Amino acid sequence: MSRQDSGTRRATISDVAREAGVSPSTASVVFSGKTPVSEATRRRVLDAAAELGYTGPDPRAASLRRGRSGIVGVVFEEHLRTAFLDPVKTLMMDGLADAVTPLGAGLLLLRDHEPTGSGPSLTTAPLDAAVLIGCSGLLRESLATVKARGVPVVVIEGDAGDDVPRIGLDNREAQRQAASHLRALGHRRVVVVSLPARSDWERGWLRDDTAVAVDVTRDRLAGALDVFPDAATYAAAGSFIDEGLAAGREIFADPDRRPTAVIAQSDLLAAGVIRAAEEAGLRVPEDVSVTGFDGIVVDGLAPYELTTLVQPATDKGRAAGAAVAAMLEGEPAATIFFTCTFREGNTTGPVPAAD
Amino acid sequence: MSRQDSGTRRATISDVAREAGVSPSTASVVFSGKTPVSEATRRRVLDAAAELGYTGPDPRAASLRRGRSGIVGVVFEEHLRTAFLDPVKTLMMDGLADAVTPLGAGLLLLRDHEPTGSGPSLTTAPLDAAVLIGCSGLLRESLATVKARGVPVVVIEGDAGDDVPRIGLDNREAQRQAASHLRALGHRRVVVVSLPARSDWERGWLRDDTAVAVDVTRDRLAGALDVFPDAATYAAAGSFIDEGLAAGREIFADPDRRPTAVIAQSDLLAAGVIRAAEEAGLRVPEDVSVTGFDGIVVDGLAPYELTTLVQPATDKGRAAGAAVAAMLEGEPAATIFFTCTFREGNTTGPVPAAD
DNA sequence: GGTGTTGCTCGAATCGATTCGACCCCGCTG
DNA sequence: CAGCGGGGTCGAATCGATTCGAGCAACACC
Repeated sequence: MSRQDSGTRRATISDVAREAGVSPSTASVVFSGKTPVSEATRRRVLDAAAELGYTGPDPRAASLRRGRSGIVGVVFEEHLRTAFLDPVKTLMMDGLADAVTPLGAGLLLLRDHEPTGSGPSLTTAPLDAAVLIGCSGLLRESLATVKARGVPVVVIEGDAGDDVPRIGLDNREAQRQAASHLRALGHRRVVVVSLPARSDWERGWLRDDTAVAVDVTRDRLAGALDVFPDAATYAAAGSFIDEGLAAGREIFADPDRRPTAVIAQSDLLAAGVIRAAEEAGLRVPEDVSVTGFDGIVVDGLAPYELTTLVQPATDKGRAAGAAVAAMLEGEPAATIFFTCTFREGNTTGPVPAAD
Repeated sequence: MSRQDSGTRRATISDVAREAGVSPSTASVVFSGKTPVSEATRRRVLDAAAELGYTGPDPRAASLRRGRSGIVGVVFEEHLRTAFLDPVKTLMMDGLADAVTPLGAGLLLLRDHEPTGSGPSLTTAPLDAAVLIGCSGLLRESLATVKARGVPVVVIEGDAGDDVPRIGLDNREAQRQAASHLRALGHRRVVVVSLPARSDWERGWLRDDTAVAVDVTRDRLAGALDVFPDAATYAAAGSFIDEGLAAGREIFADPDRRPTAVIAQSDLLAAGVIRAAEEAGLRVPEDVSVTGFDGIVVDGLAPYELTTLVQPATDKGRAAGAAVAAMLEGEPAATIFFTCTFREGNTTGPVPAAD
């Protein structure tokens, strides 16, 4: 039987080889299966391994030699907790995991900007490839790091230059579609509730459109402004119902300046805005229309059904995984843009007559 | 400036050392800072590194030598997608990430049982430690693997033997508390809707209590049976609202055999059961009482407020991280049990008089 | 019997960095 | 002036496995 030998050094493949009376190379081959081995030798090695309590090659050593660690880093620009809370990210992760597993790779969760300074960073983690999610300025910094290290990288939702494959969305187009829908319904006084404008953003009115450093925010905003050039924008501090609520309260505070429609850049924000509208005694969509973005299921929003843009989140993750796979094979990975589908719910309606 | 040299082999620390005219050891020390280095040398090395486009030591090589990879594996017993969907797991992950980051470690997502067979497993990933979440039979298998490899391991919600530190919950106690609450309200005909009994479980009535291989399920069930020894159990196939719904439909199908109370082993299941009750034309809690477990926020459940047991999910994660930290330091990590808090909502009430 | 395959097995180099003891030079002290 | 201490550098061993070409035995075929 195997002995624990907890005091002693772990057995190495050389130990096993010696015990089995073969060379280390042969022993290695028994485990990797890269070369045919006679059944007898195989047995001897396996038995020796069992005897010594050897459980297979040390991944660290193996990855050094092979130059592959089987680890794909997923870089978030925010705290992991908030990433998990975002249904879109969750779906993307899922798609990504799907696509990456067959490669024999695992997903390592990484933060863009480690607060402690001691965390595992892009520089210290043994990555085969990296997937950057989001688009803050910090991300651009990470990108430089990763590229310098020569690690293949894919960016989801963010512009990283032409040499980096990118998984994107037709944000501007899609948002314009929703805005046009509102315009067709007669709306003219519209406010946009946007995602954060910068990574360190505190919620508030956006004075200067050019201050938007986050790609998604900028693109969606551009789409809205294409249709409503004069729309004011209130930028939230994150994609949460609570943030939408806070934004909505501010927006609906002054009865004289109330918009007849609100374009929210995410479904969660939209849900919060709707809640704020209810608080303010406004009916949706009779008094105010609200559009979202993402097409996720927002629990607790019933009986409302958001008018929103449905994005293929899981597919985005899967595509990123495929891109990683390609790059790992040495093939170039293409940039892919997905398109959103406009879905009309019951949160938008004709502009109120009283307007 | 740095040159890309994309065709050439990546520069190594030896290259840098040569370029700087120092020994590899000195160059290494410049990057690790383990030993004082004169400012002049430091400059020369850094300049040489910049010149060669060297971005720091290769993590693979470093981890081989140091014996540390800075990676903590988190092993789920299910598909990642379902793990992310479970609010309790999400919270745990969050706590875990919190506790593990200061160690300079990252979280590697791993599945217990890779379907493709080629995925990264406990055997092939360079782990410093592992956290096993859940408690299926498969998990026990993984546990053996990990222990054989000599990787420190912590188990959350599952029994792994005395030599493995464990983060647990007073499941039985807590569930008994909820059951007692129902009993005090006069309920006698009670059905339990349980979490899966085994990892490959299909939903259905549980004929044999001893068939339960999952620790959490077993413990909570025991707590319920302590109070209602004759209660029937319908085991779901996962902790989802839909599963609760399916279970509820089955349970409420036959008017003659309807229970007056349902003990669900998770809040999500409870939410589904409530929905099923509504479908069946039953009012909660007037016609049927329902209890949950977890104390999470179930969106869309309003106006119901579950009578449930609130568990400190984030703390569990954090505790697991702390245990990992301790073991990495070579100190023994203690098993910790957290306790749930009973919270009475509006989904339980006196047994209906008609009974 | 000679020669060409086929099928395993072995040696030795290599992956890239870290570490530890030895060593050297310089300044300070007695 | 000799001895001592210490900051800074260097050499060489080591971490554990993989890989590839060479070597070798057995077998088959002519």
